[in-house]
Amino acid sequence: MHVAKQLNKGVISMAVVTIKDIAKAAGVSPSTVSRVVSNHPRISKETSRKVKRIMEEMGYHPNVMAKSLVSKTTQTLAILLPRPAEELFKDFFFGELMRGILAHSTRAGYDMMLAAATSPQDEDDTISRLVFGRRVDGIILLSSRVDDPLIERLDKHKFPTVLIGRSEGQPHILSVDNDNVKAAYDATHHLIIQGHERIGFVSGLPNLTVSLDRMEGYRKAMNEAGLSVRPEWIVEGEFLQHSGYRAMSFMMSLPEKPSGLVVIDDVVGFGVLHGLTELGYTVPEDISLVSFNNIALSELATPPISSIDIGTYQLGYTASQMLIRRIQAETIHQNRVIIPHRLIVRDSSVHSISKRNS
Amino acid sequence: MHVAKQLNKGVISMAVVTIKDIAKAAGVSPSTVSRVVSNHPRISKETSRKVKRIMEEMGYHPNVMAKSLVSKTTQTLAILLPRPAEELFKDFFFGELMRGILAHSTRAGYDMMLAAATSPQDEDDTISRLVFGRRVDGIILLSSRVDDPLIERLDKHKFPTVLIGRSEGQPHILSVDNDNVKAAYDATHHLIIQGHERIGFVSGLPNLTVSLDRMEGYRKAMNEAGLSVRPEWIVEGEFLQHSGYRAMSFMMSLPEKPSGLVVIDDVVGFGVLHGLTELGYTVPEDISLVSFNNIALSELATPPISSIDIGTYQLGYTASQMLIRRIQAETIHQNRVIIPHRLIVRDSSVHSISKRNS
DNA sequence: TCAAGTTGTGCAAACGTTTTAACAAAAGAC
DNA sequence: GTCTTTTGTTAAAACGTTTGCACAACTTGA
Repeated sequence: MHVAKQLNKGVISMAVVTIKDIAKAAGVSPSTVSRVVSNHPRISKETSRKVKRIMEEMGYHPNVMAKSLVSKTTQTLAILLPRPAEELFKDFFFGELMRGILAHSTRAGYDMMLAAATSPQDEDDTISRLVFGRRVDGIILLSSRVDDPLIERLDKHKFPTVLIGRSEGQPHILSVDNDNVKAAYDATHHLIIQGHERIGFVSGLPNLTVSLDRMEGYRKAMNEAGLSVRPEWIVEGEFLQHSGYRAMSFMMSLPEKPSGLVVIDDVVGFGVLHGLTELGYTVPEDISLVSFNNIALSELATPPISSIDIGTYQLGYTASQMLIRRIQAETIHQNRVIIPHRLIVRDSSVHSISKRNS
Repeated sequence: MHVAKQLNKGVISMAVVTIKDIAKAAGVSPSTVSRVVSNHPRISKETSRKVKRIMEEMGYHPNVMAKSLVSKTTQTLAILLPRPAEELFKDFFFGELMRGILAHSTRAGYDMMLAAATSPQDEDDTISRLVFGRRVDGIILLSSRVDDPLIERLDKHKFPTVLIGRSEGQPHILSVDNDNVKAAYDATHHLIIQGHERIGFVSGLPNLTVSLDRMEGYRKAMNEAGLSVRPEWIVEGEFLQHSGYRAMSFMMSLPEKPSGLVVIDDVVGFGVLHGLTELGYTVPEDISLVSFNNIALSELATPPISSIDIGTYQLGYTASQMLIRRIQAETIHQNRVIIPHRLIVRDSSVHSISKRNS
């Protein structure tokens, strides 16, 4: 006969029911209980029923930590926002991305951790804790810093990682992205087709690949059309309304002003719109405008903002898919997945559409 | 002499350095290494230095799961968005709230888990896993459903929980909230002072306490001013632009229309604005508008939307503070903390301000 | 010089699981 | 009726930490 060596009781905090308690109550061994929990095939129907009933009665819940310790898997992912990304919280973009990520990961049975680093030191600590401390099984990296040291580090350790964006250095890392060059090309081309020749670009921070790519697409379209790109028509800033506003204060004080603008993000676009209106310009009559991301409010701007829809939800959903496939060692078809974009034309870039039914 | 019983090597996956490896390499016991890691006072300077050097050399990272298992603490919190809250992702509000929560929790050394339940079953599973599976130390509940069964459940098990919002049933649970009655009162009163007598209310879903509270404040202000509240001037919907738009389609088809509107959320406010504009009304000349939450884009609407700033960031920051205090068993001064609000008056509710410098 | 601290370290149990190897019992195969 | 296979179960080791207890080696204080 088997006698328990320790008694779990007497502790102050609520007595927690463990697998051993169930085993004892059911008159079976802990291994059997464990097998019942994990639906092992070699457990008799009868035992299974009995054990399950007792688990129900006694309110058993498996301890995730103990399980993780032995199984070396946590069923948890992390979204890591590197330092300069905090501003993303301020963007609708982020919420939509999260929706996509969570939709898939929840379905696949993974929990999600959210880590926002505020300093490089912080970033290191976070990585140490989450990755090397074996707290998560994989990471979704929300960064498109040109040469992110994090990417290299994670890649070197073969830690399952998916990048949302693009890395200059590590081309073989898993990533989901848009074809931002083409997207910006399309946006610019759209303005060119409308007859614009003086087109400016309100960009994001220059150390983000998304800024570089969109810039490249803008340049490409301009060059192909034989239009000149004036350095003073290119302004860099953050992904905040203020950047757009400031960009206009500057650009509209130039002797020669652009008549069309490609703007890196809708929120910035709102700022641009605000700046222009305040300076007495009308959109699209004086200045036409196309921006990126197609956040929910773009269509409610005055005038509604033309925007490149980058499939934000899909971006997140796909990132989660790739990561979990990678973790479960399924074959991955492509290292890099490109989510298609499409231009949503609204009043901010089109003269001809009659302005509302006023 | 002490001989290792098992050899960690030979595994396919990268050899992970454990406390035992360090111990062996440093010629001390695992307990000593553990104490070095946790800065135990009774460790000699010399040993500490030596062990630390070796940890550095061998690339040691403590296994969080093992640590949690014995310490019964995970240094992790979870934000739980109950089912109908997914739409919150679509609101700037959520990002700002997250910023506040993360700012504090990161500083306090806690990781954050994000769980969005999509079905009631899902909700149960999530709770089981995170709470009863001892995966997190505390929960921030983002719900103001009138009688949330979750709250009761968590409360019954004495699990550290902070509610952002208010619960009808459990008045003694920890919570952070605004004085939404007063906030709505202020918003309504502001319109009344402007001379409005026919004031409508575009509300949120009626099972959310935030909707109820703001409704109450609206009613109170109306009653106090001796103004009548017409049932058809009250419309309920979700926290989405569409709701605002639809509300206007309906309200503006009434024989007697309101001249002022209190709107539950800025995003809805955008929809309201859009609807009104499309129907040929001007704001604030025909209809005045005040809404809630003061998201970043409110001031960039046309016209800029008057809004009640509810201190969203503070709301999150405070929630994290209270929760961590609760977990660490520090004394909690108040069960319920009210974050002050303030009305930001913009053009959408004020005739007299000259419209821009056009 | 001796009793009484103090300091630094090690042993071993514990945390709550999973899983390998072993084996008894039952079922098939002939 | 024996031999082989299948089925259901268990014991025990392992996962990587923390921590109470024990104890040896120093300090102190008289």
